[in-house]
Amino acid sequence: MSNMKRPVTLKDIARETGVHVSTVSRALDPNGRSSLTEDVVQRVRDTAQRMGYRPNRLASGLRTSRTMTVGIVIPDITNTIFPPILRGVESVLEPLGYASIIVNTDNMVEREARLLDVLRERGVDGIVHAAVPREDPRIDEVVAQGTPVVTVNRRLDRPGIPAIVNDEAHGILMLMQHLHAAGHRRIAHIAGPEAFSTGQARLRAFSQTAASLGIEAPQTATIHAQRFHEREGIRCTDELLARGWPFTALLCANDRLALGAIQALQARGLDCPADVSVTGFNDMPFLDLIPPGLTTVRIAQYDVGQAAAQVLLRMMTGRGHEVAPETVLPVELIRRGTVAPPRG
Amino acid sequence: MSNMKRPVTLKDIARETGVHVSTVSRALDPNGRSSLTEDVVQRVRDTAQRMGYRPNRLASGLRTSRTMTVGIVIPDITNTIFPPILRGVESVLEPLGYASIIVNTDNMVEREARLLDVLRERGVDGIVHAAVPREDPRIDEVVAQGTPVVTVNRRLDRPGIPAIVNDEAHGILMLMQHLHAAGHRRIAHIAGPEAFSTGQARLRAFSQTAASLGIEAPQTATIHAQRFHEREGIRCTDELLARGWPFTALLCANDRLALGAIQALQARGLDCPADVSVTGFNDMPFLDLIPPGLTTVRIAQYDVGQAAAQVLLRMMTGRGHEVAPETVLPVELIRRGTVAPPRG
DNA sequence: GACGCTTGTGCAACCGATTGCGAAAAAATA
DNA sequence: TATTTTTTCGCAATCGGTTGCACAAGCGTC
Repeated sequence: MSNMKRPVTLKDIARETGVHVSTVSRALDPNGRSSLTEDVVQRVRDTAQRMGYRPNRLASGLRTSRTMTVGIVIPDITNTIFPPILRGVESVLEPLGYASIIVNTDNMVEREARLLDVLRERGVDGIVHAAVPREDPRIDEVVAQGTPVVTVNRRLDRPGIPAIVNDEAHGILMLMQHLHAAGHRRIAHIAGPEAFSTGQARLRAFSQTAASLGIEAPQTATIHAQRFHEREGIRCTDELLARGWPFTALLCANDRLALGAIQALQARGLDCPADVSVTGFNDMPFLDLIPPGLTTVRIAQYDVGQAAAQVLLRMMTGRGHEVAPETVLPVELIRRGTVAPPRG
Repeated sequence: MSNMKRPVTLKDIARETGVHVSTVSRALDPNGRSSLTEDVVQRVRDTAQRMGYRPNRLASGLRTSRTMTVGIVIPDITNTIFPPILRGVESVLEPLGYASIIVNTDNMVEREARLLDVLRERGVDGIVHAAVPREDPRIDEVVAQGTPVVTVNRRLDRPGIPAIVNDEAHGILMLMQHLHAAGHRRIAHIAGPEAFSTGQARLRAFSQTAASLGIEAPQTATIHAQRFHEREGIRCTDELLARGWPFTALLCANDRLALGAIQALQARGLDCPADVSVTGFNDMPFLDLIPPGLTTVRIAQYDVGQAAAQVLLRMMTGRGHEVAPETVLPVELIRRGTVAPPRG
């Protein structure tokens, strides 16, 4: 406890090898950008290795303003769709020496603002933002500071920030076609929060697809959830049932709303799928084990993370001009047990 | 893109208020440890506020070697028991200004070693280690460096590093009593990896409890999983069945092994719980939704994280003498559908 | 009014690594 | 061998805060 081994610095290596600290710095530069005698380089590298040298990222970051850390902003890590995204991001960034600081906004704007400051203080080289609302003035400040930002899953309304998103429209289209093919003509929709692009995009896709399929979708057929949460799924389902519009299928903006919806139906003695078919979105982990098996749309969580990291990497290394303003990843329809032909 | 707004520094505030940069630093020190005119302090704080000053953690960390960041080492963030632990840690550390760097070891020793270096380079003030193997020489190096470490869920064999663990023995005891009360006398055990304290502790508790209940538990009744994973649960169950020892219940070292076990049983046409009762450990999220409902032991994931953070906090602020060498958190038996009386 | 003491602020070194610049040494050329 | 050119490496400033020390002003006291 008392005698802690001080970490070895460039100065230590310089003293050991008898060269100047700046020479050591250059010899250890992996980019080998300077002209040093091969002999000196070897000697320095050897002793660095032998002494167990590890660069002080704080110091180098302070000098170069490149900290080799990225910030990852997510709504809530306990939401199971985010861990795979994180692993996707790390799979490309970690091998390159980046570490990541992860923060949870809980979808609260004040928290998001504060956490962005936290990341700024740490001098992150870039930010992967998986919790961005459609309007977010704070993002501009961050970008104006010179910190690249890429949004994941969600996107801003206005252009300017690269986004990696899923093909919401196609996912909803496939779900609706699937329901339509099963015979459903009166489909209700629990839409996600209006503040997020996912909620909005899926709602719009719902309306458009309904129109193109020639299905009636009156005002009372859709209701907005305040959050992507089971409890909201329950509340919205209760509300929909109370409205009295006789729907035979319920398209939910995501899996958690759908799980809540099924629960609410059961509580009323309605069976899914016998009485009402239900669909979700995301295909979160373990969903396949929960009966009767939610029919949903699978998003490529890991791939989304990877794509985001690759885009961010380009932006961080000055190749920002190469990045597409929007990357749309394909989705897949997963048919399980919650969709069946309507009664009668 | 071209004209980025440079972040405001102490120097800027100094220029603005007409005092020296060191005075600004002191005025902004929340501990108010210096004797400054109230007037100056106010003026400095006001302009700092007005200019949107945010301290550069790299710079202050470099000087003081306190970075206000902690490292969190976990096996795999996609394992659903870890996110709640993380939130628990953050719930106490984040309000105090700490940020956390999370790394995944995938239970690989080389990765763990490398990732500990990553954290060291970043100068983390402390480490919450939720992926520690029973023997880990690397930990000593970290501690010798002056970085406090607390282990979570798992612990080292030798003492010296504070650990926050669950009451494995009591959990296993409750499960065994529950099975015994249901009439089971031949109970098999899929033990966790020997390299981790959880696997070992649960196995030992299994043996001891079996003895105290007067239940036979021959060698062939237990098998070791290589990893805490569904696939291993399947493999081990197949192996146990192949051995021919006629068990009526299967105590699994954790939920994932149990999930695999149930799957393996079903594949053989055996019903759980009619033919074989199965139990897990951890009570991971969403487990309650998966039929027939795994009977398991709930660990206080969030609380474990909080406790770890509180202990680490004491160690980081020089009150390390106040911390208990081991904190054992209570567990709870969760009875669901996978336990029933044996056939006949 | 001179002396000592307290109080408030500035000065400058420092943390560890990076990098432009210049000087010394080595190599090339005359 | 003298001179020019190139290569190799050291010097010192810098990034943004922090902090021990010194100095100056303010105050009280005899």
